[in-house]
Amino acid sequence: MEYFLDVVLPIPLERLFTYKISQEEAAILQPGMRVAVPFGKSKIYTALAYHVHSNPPIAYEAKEIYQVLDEREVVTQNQIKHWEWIAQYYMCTLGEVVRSVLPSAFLLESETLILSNKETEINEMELRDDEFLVYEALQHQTVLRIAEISDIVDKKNVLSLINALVAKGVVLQKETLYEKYKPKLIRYVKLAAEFEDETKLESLLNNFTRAPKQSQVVLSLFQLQARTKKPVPIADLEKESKTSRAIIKALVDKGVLEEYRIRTDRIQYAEDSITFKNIQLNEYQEKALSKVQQSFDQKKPILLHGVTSSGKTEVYVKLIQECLNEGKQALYLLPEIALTSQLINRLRDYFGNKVAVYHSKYSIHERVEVWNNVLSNAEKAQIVIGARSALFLPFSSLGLVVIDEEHESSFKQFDPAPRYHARDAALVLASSHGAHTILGSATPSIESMENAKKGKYGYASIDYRYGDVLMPEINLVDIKEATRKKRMKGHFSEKLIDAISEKLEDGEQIILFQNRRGFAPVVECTTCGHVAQCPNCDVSLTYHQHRNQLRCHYCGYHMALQQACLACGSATLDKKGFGTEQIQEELGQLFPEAKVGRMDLDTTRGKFAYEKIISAFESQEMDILVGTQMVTKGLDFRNVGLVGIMNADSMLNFPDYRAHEKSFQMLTQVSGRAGRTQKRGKVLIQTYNPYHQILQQVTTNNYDKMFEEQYYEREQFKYPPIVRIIKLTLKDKDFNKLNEAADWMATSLRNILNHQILGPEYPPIARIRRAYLKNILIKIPRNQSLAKTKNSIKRIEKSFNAISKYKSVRLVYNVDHI
DNA sequence: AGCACGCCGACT
DNA sequence: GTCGGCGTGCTC
Repeated sequence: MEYFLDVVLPIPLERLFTYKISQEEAAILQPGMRVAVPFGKSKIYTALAYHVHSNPPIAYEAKEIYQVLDEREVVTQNQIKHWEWIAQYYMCTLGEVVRSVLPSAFLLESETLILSNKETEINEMELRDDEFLVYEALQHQTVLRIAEISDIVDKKNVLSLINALVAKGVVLQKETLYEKYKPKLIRYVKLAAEFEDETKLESLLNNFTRAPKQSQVVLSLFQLQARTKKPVPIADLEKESKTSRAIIKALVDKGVLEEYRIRTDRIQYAEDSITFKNIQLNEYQEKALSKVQQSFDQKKPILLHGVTSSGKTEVYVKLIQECLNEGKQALYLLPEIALTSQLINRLRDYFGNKVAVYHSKYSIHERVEVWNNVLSNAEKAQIVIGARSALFLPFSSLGLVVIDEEHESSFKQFDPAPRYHARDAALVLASSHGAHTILGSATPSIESMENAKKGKYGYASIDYRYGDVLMPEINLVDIKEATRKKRMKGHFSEKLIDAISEKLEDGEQIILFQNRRGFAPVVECTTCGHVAQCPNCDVSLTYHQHRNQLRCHYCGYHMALQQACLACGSATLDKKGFGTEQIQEELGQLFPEAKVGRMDLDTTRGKFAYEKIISAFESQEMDILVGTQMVTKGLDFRNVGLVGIMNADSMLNFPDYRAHEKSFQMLTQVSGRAGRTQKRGKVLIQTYNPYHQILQQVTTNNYDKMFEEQYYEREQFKYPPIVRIIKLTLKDKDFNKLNEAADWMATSLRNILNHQILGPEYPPIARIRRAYLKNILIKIPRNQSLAKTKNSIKRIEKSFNAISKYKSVRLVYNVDHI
């Protein structure tokens, strides 16, 4: 009997691929294990075993797999089901899901190595110059990697060169798989067994008279062993004995010491912090908690609507405790993990080492370790706190999912497929595990609130801040008026300046919020009005002071700032607009004594950059923190007396149906940073339009009114949650071809679907990375089948692809596009 | 996604 | 005349 294996390859292809396997392999292979398979001409890929069977493929001869990579599954059946749901719902392939959710260290790839061919006689005269260079290099080195050959001949494309060398018999090619994940090993030493004998030890110590350093090392080793009763790492011994590695190595070489290695976890926490604090809820939290539990009893998700600083986290902690008591795993999802070290520390206070963290700033090795810990249901991964990708971990018995700040749009993945919404995908995941779900926010999304109002979710609210702290006092500053009366200094109104001085005098801290990084800090020529444009995208280049560069936010293109205008040559360049950098600079002039920090994408690049800024602000090394959206998110600073919003209008006027909802959320969230202790905090919002209804709703903290108005508007104009939206983006380098293709597509959709189709329309940025873009929006009424619509769209895509001139046009689907 | 095959412009 | 650009098709 022949055996075959269907596998998922981590590439954007719809179908599974079938390989031949031996009977032994068939016996051990389980779905969810990884296998290495040859694919295409020469490459070896990592694929996920999906199904073992005995039906030979009809149309082709199956290749044999290269190797089984795992002894047991690394992906559970439950995960595969969930991923299939994601692929189906978000209109991408299972391979794309696998590619983006498996830690990249799990996806081995082969590398082509070039060896010299000893079999053939080489006539050096027959080699061309670059061929000779490679030939010569192989006389000294046994193997060369493709990149090394690239370096040697100084060309980027060396494939044809290698093929020529292979044809001439000069070199051989070999594919090697390499394991990307390497366990971290710590080197330890112990005394060689031979010296456990007292007399031998004595004679050894006596022989050290001429080697005082070595003697010191051995004595230090005894001391360390006596003190810790644990294996002694070489690093510790080196420190304790105040000697060098060389001395220890000499002893190892002599056979006095023995070196050994132990595998360790990369992620370790100080063990002594486990206090398992017990938690006391106030009456409002208690009330909310009992509502949550009622909802859980009815197997319904619950929306917890608690004002900023109301103590939602304590409620979560209670629920997590209950979940752990039942022996189940808990998942705590956050929109952006990197800025939540504060929360992680708080959870560690309650749960100690049971808390694992998973997010994109972790290295690939660390991610594999968390993955394996979750897979084995290890003690140290009972609670996983993470960004959206954490919901793809191999949970075996999930009991609770917490989705904190559920309104955050960063839960929706934008660019590479799968373009999933982590909140919605988490709800599906939870229900497949029979787990409870709690969604928390101070400003719930319209969708979730609608679900709560319709009874699909339970609803609980906390309307008072923890510790009876007052809600901040929010005031609007009319900067149109202030500008007219010349009461502005740069971007600061007099009122804001006064408030800042007052708080500085009181020794309180200030947060200034400037929406959108690099809000048009363009460099404009004052003579001819020329603004430098990105050569690849339809945007102006923005100016970045710290590197004195002009940069494109879409493709990463950058150039040094020119001294003279590129169009007319005059030197009258003016830096316009204002981003966080400029606010920081103006503050320097207005308040020369104040220490000002900045938090935005540029200042938070490195792994610990956030933590540094946050802890510097926390320990009051800074007086004023200027930041973008990041400062709105869940930071809990005790001493902030004032929050200033530099300009609320750029958000409100954003051309998007969610602009008002988002503005309300952002302003409410950032206001919530003010006054988290007894003193009432103050918030100043600078705006050209103080009568805007959203600003009124923010100042009066009137969520209900905001919801009502926004919901009404969505009903009027047919936007989510009244309808579902699929955004279809077409991309092509040829402008005319794109337009024609987009029209064809829109017409077909209109003819076949019974739904409202908008567009095609150019997006605000109509060209990115040299490709022109056009969007078509498909609105699907709630009561109609999404699956059927998707099938129809897929059929239309098939006919589209059959038109040869549209072959180069790329289609991107974005389901539930935000 | 990669990678090979195949057809047209700028250079040794 | 070739080298190498990327459009097109295929991968078990």
